[in-house]
Amino acid sequence: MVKGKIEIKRIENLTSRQVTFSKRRKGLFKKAHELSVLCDAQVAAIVFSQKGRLYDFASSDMQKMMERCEIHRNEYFGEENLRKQQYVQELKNEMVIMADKIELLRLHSRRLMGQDLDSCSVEELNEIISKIEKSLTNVRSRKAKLNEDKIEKLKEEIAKEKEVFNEGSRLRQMFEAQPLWMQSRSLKSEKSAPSCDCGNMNISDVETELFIGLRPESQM
Amino acid sequence: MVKGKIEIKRIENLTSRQVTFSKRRKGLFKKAHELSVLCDAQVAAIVFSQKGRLYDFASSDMQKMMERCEIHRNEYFGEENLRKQQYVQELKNEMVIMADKIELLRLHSRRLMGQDLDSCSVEELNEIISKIEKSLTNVRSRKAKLNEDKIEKLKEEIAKEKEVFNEGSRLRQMFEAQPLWMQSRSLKSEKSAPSCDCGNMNISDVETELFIGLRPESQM
DNA sequence: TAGGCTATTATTAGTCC
DNA sequence: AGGACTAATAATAGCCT
Repeated sequence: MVKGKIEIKRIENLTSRQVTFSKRRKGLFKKAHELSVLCDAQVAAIVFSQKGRLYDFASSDMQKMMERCEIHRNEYFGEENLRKQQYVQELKNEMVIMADKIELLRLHSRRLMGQDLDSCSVEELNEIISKIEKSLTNVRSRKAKLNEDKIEKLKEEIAKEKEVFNEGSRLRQMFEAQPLWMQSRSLKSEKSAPSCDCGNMNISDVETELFIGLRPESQM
Repeated sequence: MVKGKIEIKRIENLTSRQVTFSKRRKGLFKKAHELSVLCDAQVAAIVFSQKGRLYDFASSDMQKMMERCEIHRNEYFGEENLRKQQYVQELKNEMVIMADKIELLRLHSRRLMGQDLDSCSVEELNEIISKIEKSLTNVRSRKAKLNEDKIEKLKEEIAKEKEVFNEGSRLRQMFEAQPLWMQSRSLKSEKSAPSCDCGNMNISDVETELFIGLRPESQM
């Protein structure tokens, strides 16, 4: 190879490569600097050596710009994080409040159930007793109301049954009031009906059973 | 100025500056490329023109590295965000569960207080009644216990008072049993004590009042 | 590893098209 | 605006210390 002329491909000789790296890197940064000054431009050059070492150049404006970029990015993510953390904190605060509420309600329930009374004074016990008594009154009156409603319904049912029964009686009486020929004619049209053997039986002798009562599962 | 030689300072002529910018930029990128190939290094060059237009060069490795960097950063922030969002979701889920618990406890309390019974069947009412009655028994027995304790204390106090009283009587009896001269001598040692005018009064005539009772606010 | 020297090549300012 | 030409300078490969 003639002195001074080289092919642009990887230099295999380590020493040569290192020397060239150093020289050309310096040249590159010089060129970058010249460009930035001559043309009033912002120039940056970044070089990683094979070993991973970083060399860089930046015209002053570029440096400032990059710094601003970095700061901006940090601020952005910082703000974002802060906002999220505050939100999480708010959620946690709400949870603490809810947990307190649960504890309070639990205690209240337990006291109403006659538990955990050790810390109560006689006055507090009296208060609880009056609450419970009032509650008992309420529940009992509600139950009474339900039962009364049920009774009311049953009474209505009974009334209906009675009406049906009375209707039946009326029809029978009308039937008995018919002339005999009409009775026999209509009786003969039915075949082997047992009632035909006792056509003149008194209607009041017929036993009619009507069960009226509460359903087994709903005792008063 | 001699042809070919220039001073490194801002080129004032706009056209010259633009031409030089174009030429030298190309040269810079060529040098960057050569460096990256010859020395197996990663090289990047970034140039902003005065107008703000971006020109850049990156050796293939550098480009890949930068892309990987970008991807990595996105992944990182993506994962971070996902993790945080999941955490927030968990908090929200817990809050829903807590809210349900609060609602349930509230309903329970209200039922124990004899409210909101409209939706209860007679069976449920019976259950509530039995709970409340049991509770009432508990609270009353607790109250009774407290009152019994109080009575016990009072009894002890009475016993103590009696003891003090008896001690007093015993001393008086001993005093009365003394010869007169001893009495007068000891009486004279006291100045204007009213008791000296009734030294021979019967001890049983002294009225001793002891109030024993519950404090007004704690009636059974 | 770094710097100097030098022959040689590479870059480029100024110019023209 | 960009390419070509050219004289001149700048960069640098290889060698030396």
